[in-house]
Amino acid sequence: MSPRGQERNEKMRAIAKTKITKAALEVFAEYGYHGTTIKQIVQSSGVSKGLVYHYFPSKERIFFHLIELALEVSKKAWIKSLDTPGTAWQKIEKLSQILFKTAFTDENSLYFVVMLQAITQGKSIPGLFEYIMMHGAHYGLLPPLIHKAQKSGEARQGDPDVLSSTYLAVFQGYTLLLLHDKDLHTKITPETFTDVLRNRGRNK
Amino acid sequence: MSPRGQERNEKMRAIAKTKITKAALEVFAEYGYHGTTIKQIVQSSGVSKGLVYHYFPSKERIFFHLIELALEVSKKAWIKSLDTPGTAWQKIEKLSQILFKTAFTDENSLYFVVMLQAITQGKSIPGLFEYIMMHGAHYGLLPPLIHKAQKSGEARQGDPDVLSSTYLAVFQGYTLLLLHDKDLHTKITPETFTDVLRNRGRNK
DNA sequence: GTCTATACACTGATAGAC
DNA sequence: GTCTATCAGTGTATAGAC
Repeated sequence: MSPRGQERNEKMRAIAKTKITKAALEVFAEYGYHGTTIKQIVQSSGVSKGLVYHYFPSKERIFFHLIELALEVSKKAWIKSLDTPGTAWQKIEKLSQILFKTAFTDENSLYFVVMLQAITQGKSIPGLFEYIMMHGAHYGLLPPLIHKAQKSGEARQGDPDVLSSTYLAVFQGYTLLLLHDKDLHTKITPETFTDVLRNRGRNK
Repeated sequence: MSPRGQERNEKMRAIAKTKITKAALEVFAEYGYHGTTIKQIVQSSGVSKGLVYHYFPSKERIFFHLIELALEVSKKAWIKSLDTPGTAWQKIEKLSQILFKTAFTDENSLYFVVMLQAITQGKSIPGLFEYIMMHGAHYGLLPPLIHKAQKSGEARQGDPDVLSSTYLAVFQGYTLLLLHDKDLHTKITPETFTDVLRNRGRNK
């Protein structure tokens, strides 16, 4: 009944969809949502326009798909760090290491750039902001961790929510700087992030 | 010869151009360069399409004009801080205060958002990045200041260039966070920025 | 012959420009 | 207000596996 082997068929689908997704990631990361045209994705992926619309119903859904993947990559990094055995402070150190590696040196780094694009242009894409808020809940895991590390004296004093925001600000700020300084990652280390939260005072 | 008093004429020009610039600032800050249409600027400013093109040759030049103003606002804040009498550390503290006030509470805060838009979408606007690099030289004033404050023991140890980047990253990162958390500025203070550079260790 | 991945010319809408 | 280019999205045809 099936005209082609179902297995082979699935493989073809996966390959084509991956091609499109990969090309879209590169183009969206560079030009932003509105700055990207379907034509660019078509040319960058090497497939036809018809095929793009065969796999995705609209430009908007392609972007949403990338944001979905980006949130997965981010979430995975966070969960992996927090699953590390050890103290709260060790988990924070692990988080810095994994975020540094994933966002600045990995093949996945473009996902973090696309997230930046979503944050700065999200207002003109209906539902995007709500989507990110819903699926980005893992950011909320940091404040309690900071609170714990404060009690053990390893984290510096201050409102854990503010410190968490500052930590995220440094991370996102560096992702921004990376856009125009491609070897920034050779100048900084995971410690650059961790240091923001570290208790360097005398009351250890 | 002049059908209208020249003075009155100049005034009209200034008013119209200000109207357009102000509206453009708001729309570009919210939707980004590509996400903004001339129609939006026209409707937001209340002037006619023709008038917009009377004062600006293209959408691109409107954006460049805003970036020009944004760099001026930023430069003014930096120069004002560094002209403060006092030690290097006191100048850094002043810089944090002025940046906080200007970027988070001022009417000028939108200029910092537009700069973010320029950074994330600049690759698709020819010449923009070079323009920012040329006119944003005042950022280079921070590392020597940090170096001085390290010698007096007030700034923490570390490569001044990296510390300067981290300072800018925190600042830009918070500008990003502000996009979706309108009363973020009530939770943080200028100290949040200064703290990144402060020597909190025992070897004062 | 049937099914599905793929191609591409086309359309209507809307953008920037003047 | 009008013009023209280009955008997102579609309708239809083809190629090839079974």
